[in-house]
Amino acid sequence: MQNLTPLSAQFVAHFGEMGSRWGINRTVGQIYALIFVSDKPLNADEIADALEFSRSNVSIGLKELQSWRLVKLRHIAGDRREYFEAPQDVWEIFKNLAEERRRREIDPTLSMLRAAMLETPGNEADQYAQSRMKQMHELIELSSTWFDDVQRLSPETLARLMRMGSSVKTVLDMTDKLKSVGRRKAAGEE
Amino acid sequence: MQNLTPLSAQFVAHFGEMGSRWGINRTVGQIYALIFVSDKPLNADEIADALEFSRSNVSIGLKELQSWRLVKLRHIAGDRREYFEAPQDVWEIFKNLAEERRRREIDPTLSMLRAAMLETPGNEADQYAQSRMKQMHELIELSSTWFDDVQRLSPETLARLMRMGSSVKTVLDMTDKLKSVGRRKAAGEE
DNA sequence: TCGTAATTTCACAAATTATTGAAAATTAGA
DNA sequence: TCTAATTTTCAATAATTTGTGAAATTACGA
Repeated sequence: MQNLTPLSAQFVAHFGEMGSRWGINRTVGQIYALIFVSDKPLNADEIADALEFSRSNVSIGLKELQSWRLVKLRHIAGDRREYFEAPQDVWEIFKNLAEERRRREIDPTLSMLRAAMLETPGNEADQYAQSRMKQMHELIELSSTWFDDVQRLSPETLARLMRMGSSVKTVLDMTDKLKSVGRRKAAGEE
Repeated sequence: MQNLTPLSAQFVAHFGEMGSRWGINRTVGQIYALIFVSDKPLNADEIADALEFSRSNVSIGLKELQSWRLVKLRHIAGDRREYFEAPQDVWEIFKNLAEERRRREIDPTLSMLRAAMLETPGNEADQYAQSRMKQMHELIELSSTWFDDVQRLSPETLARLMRMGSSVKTVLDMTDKLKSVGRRKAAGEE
C-alpha cells in the first residue's frame, strides 16, 4: 500500500479481511476503509494508486459502495474527476447501512412470508410449517417497524436511549404505574 | 425437492437464494429452512433425501449451522443417528444469531480499533484517521453494550419496548421531568 | 472385541466470483 | 464539433468457494 501510514494501513487491511464476512469483497472493504479515514475526498486514481488495485477494479468497487450509500460522490471545483468521501456523521453511516441491509436482506423475505401466509395449508405438516413462518414473519415485522421508528429519533435521543441500556425496563415499569394512576384518577377513585 | 409441499418448497428455495446475501451458502440456507419448518427433528439422511444433496454436503452444512447455533443436536431414544431441530422460540433464534454475528463480525473490529487508539499518530493525516477510528469505535461500543443490555430483557419486555417504537422518546422526556422534580424536592424547593 | 451403522474427511471437479488490461463510451471544455 | 481526460464495459483468466463420491474414522450395541 502506497503512501499509507502504518495506522491507516492496518485499518485498511483489517477491512479487507473482514470484507467477506460483511458481504462485500476484500477490494471494496479496503476502498471504503481508505475513504473513511481520509481527511479529504479521494478520486479513483488516488485510490488505485494508494491500494495498488487496477483502475477498473476501483471503479467497480466505488459503484458498489455507492449502491450501499457508504460513499458520497463529490465534485471539486476546477477538477472534472469524481471524488468520493464517507459521511462525516457516523450515525448517518450506521443508518444508511442498516437501511440498505434491510432493503436487501430482510424485505424480500418479508414479502415471501406474507405470500406464504395467504396459502391454505394442505395437511398437518403444512399447517405446522405455516405456523412457523408466521412466527418468523411476526418477529421480523416487529423488529423492522421498530427499527423504522427508532431511526427517526434524533441521534441525541437515540444515544440517550442506548446509554440507558437495560434500565429502560425500569422506565417502562414506571410508565405503567403512571398510566394506572391516570386511569384510577379518571375513574374518580382519588 | 423430494416430498416437500409447495409451501415448504417455496420457503426452502427462498432461503437458498438469500443465503449468499446472509453470508451462508445456498445449501446451508436450504438445510436450515427445512429444519425450521419441520414439525419433528430431522437426521442427515432425511435432509439429504428431501433436498437431493450429497450426504457429505449435508454433513458440512449441519456443522456450519451448529457453529451459528441455528440448529440444536438432539438424540432420539433407540436411534443412534443424530437429529437436528431449530429452537422453538423465534426470539431465541434471533438472539443466538445476533450474538454470533457480533462475535464474528463486530468484535474483531472492536479489538483492532482499540489497538489503533493506543498508537501515536505520526502526522496530521494520521491524527485525522485516528479521530475517525475513534468515532467508529465509540459508535460500535455503544451499540454493542446496548445490545448486551437489551438482550437480557425478557422477551415480553423486549416486545413491549419494540411495540412502543418512537414513543419511547415521550417516555424518556417524562423520565427527565420526574427526575428534575425529584431533584427539586431533594433540594427542599417544595 | 467385533461388526456395523453413521458421520466426517479428503482430494478433486464444477461453479462462481474477483481482477485485470484493453477497448469503448462518456463528458467537459476548447 | 473536436479533443483529451475520465469513467465504464467487456472478455480473459486467476482465485476462491462449493459440492461430490470414496475412503477413513468414529461410536454404538451385542
